[in-house]
Parts: sequence; C-alpha cells; structure tokens
Amino acid sequence: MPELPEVETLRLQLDRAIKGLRISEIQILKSKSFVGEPKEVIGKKVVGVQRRAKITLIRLENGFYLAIHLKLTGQLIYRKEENKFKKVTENNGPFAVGELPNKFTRIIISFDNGGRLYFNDMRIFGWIKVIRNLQELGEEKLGPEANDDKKFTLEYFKNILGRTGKPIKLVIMDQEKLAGVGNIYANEALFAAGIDPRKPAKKLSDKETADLREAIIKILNEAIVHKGSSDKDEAYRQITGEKGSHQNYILVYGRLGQPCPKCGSAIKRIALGGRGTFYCPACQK
DNA sequence: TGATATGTTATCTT
DNA sequence: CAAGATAACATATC
Repeated sequence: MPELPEVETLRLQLDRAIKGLRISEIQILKSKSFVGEPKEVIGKKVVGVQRRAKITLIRLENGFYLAIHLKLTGQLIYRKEENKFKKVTENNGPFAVGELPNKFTRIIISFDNGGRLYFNDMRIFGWIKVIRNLQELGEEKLGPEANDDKKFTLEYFKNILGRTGKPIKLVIMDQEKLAGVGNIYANEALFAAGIDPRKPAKKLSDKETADLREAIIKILNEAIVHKGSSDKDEAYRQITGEKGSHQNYILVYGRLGQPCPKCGSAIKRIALGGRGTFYCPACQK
C-alpha cells in the first residue's frame, strides 16, 4: 500500500517533473475524489512538492496546496505526452498502467507544458483537496515523520510507548503518534526487531524500544531507495507507471505459511485492529 | 457468491 | 471525557 516510502518516492519524482509548471486545467471525473474549489489553483505555478505522513502536497505560488491522499488504491501518473508510455509487460490485474485515462481515472490535472497528472483510484477512498494551509489537514495532530531520526527520537518513542498497553503494532501505525508507517512496514519492522506484534507497548524493554525505532527508520529509508513496494495486488506505481522494487525485500508481510528467513518456522497470520498481521512465532517474542 | 483486503475516520462503548 | 474497539467507506478478485 502507499505508505511513507511510496509517497516519498512520488513526492521526489513529482517535484522533478512539475516544479515551475503552471496548472492549466483540472478535470474532475469523479466528484467524490476532489474537495474544494479548483479555481483557487488553476493558472497558478507549482513552487514545489512536499510530503507530510502519507499525504503529497503540491505547493502553489499563492500559498495554496493541492493535498493528495492515495489511501488504498490511489495512483499518480505523470505523462508529458498523452498516451506515450512504455509498453506494459506485466500481465497482472487491474493496476497495470497502460492507456490513460482508464476506468479508474478520477482526476486529470493539466499543465502549461502539455503534461498531465492522472489520479487513478479504483476504490475511490483517496482524494485531492484544495487547502490554503496545513492546519486545514489537521497536520499538527500528526506524529513525527517515522523515517527521520532527528524528529522521531528515542526519548519520544519511550514516552508514547509507556502510556499505553495497546499492541505495539497498533501504536506504531497510529498516525497521531508516528506518521507514515502502514501495515506492510509495521510488520517488517517488528520482524526485524524480533518483537511480537501483540506485545503491549508499555512492556517493551529499553533495548526492544531502541531496536524497533532503528528498524522502523532503517526499513523506511531502504524502501525509499528501492522506490517503494508494488507487491502482488498492490496499486502503487511510480509516476512513470513502473513498479517499485522493495517488494523483493519483504520478509514477512503476506507470506503466510512460508518459512521464516531467520529460523525456518512457518510465518503466522493473525488479525490486529482488523488488519492482517504476519509474524514468525519463533523469532518474535 | 460472499468473504477478503486496505487507511482513515466516524461512531459506539467502556 | 478520553481511550479503546469496531464499523463504514468501494470495488475487484478468488
């Protein structure tokens, strides 16, 4: 799913692609997918593309932003020339990106160089919002960026864990406590740190807390280098329509019954907070 | 055919 | 009232 590394990859690529361009038109093919007044941003120049948690922020010269949340199945694809794209060789399901717009295209943002940004979203959970400042997003309620060792300090982590007996996995996925970790990277980080996802947060030892923090930061930053995860059944693509490559480095997520890479035990699957949770019953205590 | 997957938020419960 | 638990959202897949 689009979590911090996927959104950061898009942010970086989009910044390179559209910084300095002027928005010429916004086509809203699905009204639920667009919130706010398009007039506020049409004709305005893009001054940069930023990110907060899993939200992409296209900053405009008048101080407004186009804020984009991909939720479960959103894609952002940029094309300079309409329907000129690398042939899709993958034969896997509805998320392959070929000719655009396709039946999942909800919004098309056009720029003054003829380029177009396509927002595709099969399940229509995602959105693009026109906002005049970050407060409108409730930005101040979000926790520190989970891949940033300066903002996500060990002291802060100990503090939030000590307050609750909730399963540790739910705490690291809580965007108000820590911003950017979703289901895939929560599973992977807990595996790397050898911690049972059900373990009550306040019961983590100092060493476990430090190990988990380092695992989260390391895994998120590695996944950014790999341009995100586009595993089977995942919608995420780079702005070119190509997959990321971090799915090749995933060790437990979605691997029910497969051998643990460390000890060979079968990976187990349970539900936590209604979400699939994969772990090694032997390595994670 | 109906159960399943997922991030976030709204709503209900304790 | 806050924290925790759970349902709802939409839709393609198996």
